[in-house]
Amino acid sequence: MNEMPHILVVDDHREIRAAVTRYLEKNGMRATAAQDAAEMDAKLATGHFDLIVLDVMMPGEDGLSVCRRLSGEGGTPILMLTALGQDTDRIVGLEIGADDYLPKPFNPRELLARIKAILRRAGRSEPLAGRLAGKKVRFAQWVLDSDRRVLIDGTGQETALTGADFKLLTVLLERARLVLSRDQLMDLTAGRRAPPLDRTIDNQISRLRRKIEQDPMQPRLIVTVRNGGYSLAADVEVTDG
Amino acid sequence: MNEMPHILVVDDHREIRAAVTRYLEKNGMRATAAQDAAEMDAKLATGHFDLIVLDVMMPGEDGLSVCRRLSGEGGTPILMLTALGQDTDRIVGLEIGADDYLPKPFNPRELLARIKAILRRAGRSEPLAGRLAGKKVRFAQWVLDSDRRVLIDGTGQETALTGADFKLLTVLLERARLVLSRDQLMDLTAGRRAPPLDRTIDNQISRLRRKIEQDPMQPRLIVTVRNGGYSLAADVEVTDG
DNA sequence: AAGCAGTTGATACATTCCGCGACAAAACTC
DNA sequence: GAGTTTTGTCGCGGAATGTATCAACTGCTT
Repeated sequence: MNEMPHILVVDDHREIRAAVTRYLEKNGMRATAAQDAAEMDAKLATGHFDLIVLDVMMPGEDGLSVCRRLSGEGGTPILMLTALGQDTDRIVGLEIGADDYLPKPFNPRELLARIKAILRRAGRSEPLAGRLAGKKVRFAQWVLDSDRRVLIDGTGQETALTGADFKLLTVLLERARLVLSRDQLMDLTAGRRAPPLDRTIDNQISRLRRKIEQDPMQPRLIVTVRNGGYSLAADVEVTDG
Repeated sequence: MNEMPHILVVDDHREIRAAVTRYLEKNGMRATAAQDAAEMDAKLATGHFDLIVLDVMMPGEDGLSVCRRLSGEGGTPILMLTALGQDTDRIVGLEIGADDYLPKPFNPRELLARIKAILRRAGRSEPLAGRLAGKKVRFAQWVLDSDRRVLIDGTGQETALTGADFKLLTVLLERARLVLSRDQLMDLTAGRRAPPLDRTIDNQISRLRRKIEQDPMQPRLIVTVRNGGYSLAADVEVTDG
């Protein structure tokens, strides 16, 4: 993780908000606070967050409702804060789509550990403006200049990428060696769900291969996993501009 | 996930093992039990698991140690079971690489919810070649380039492998000289259970032999163990790209 | 507006892969 | 050596994948 993760803390108690944000910031993270669901929505609309720390008990729309709403969108991971002993709440929370919960009162060190655990597992929540923005990415014989959206080979020769090429390649690079299904790729590149029998991703892969593979007939960088999807088979190294 | 997730339950108490596996199986999962670290290793070597439920307190190698060891390989997610009130243990566990913990005694329904949460988070994104990813593997007269999924012999001649060839060979190489049953191979290569009388693995072995054996009529590399399965009979040496 | 170039998604077709069933061959039992 | 079980492998066909081609769309230029 080259960037500081950005955490949104939603709680109606001023002291808790302040304490938590301060603690997170002391420990290498960005933290932003919101005092209720409405303020949370406003912050979410205008920025990117890697995780939401969400109090269950709040005036207005409560935590469970928020959780249900957000997890439907499949977006940001959620860590719920529950009142002590509310066994039901926390189980329901997990079933609804929270990624974890922590009973209040909690140990700040434990909160931090849990946040890190979720971020480590989630690994994936950044829209590509994040990790690779403005960076050069070296993989196989190529260097991707993600500012200019251009590929450069060893001899300095440049290959132009279209928007879709670039997005797909970026998604693959950020998840090198993982097998990504067509659905996941569709979701990550276009933000939409693929109808059954859709061949859009195959097409896009084919086009990308034509540009980056030495021999597109025998792809070595983007390998096909039958019944699985595609996978980028190379080590990637991210360097600053 | 078109398949039931497979959970490995590691605990030294017979009743807990039995209760947990039974509960998981009632709720749409496959579950396998191990009573200590050694048995766990054996199961891990011969089967595929989506998650490990791991007791901290065990005779022999303890949970924390196991956790540290496994999470280094970046492999299977871990849910740790801790004794009540062992605040330190659980925090350390999370920091070491467990994905979650649950204090004993626990509510089975909560265990299930947590397992589901982890599986959902982890998704099905798996590395294609496990710990051989990006490595070159030398065995007998061959070198397997696991990035390109190609076999190279002493003269530089290349032999292409299909997805199934490659997966099967990788599984065998990672467990050289172990005898693997057809069921285990099916599980490890395809992640599914073989119906009785299924000959899929035999076919796959046959196809692979045609590619890697000097004389496919008298196989030396992949030997048949009657009533047992198959075994790779060669020393393997893994080197970096 | 109209024309144009470039990009993207859809459709159609060719190709490859691999699961399955069938039968042959081999190994083992008695 | 006959019968039984286990393994080897052939060929088929459904399904998954690769990609050529075309249509729709976008953004520019004139």
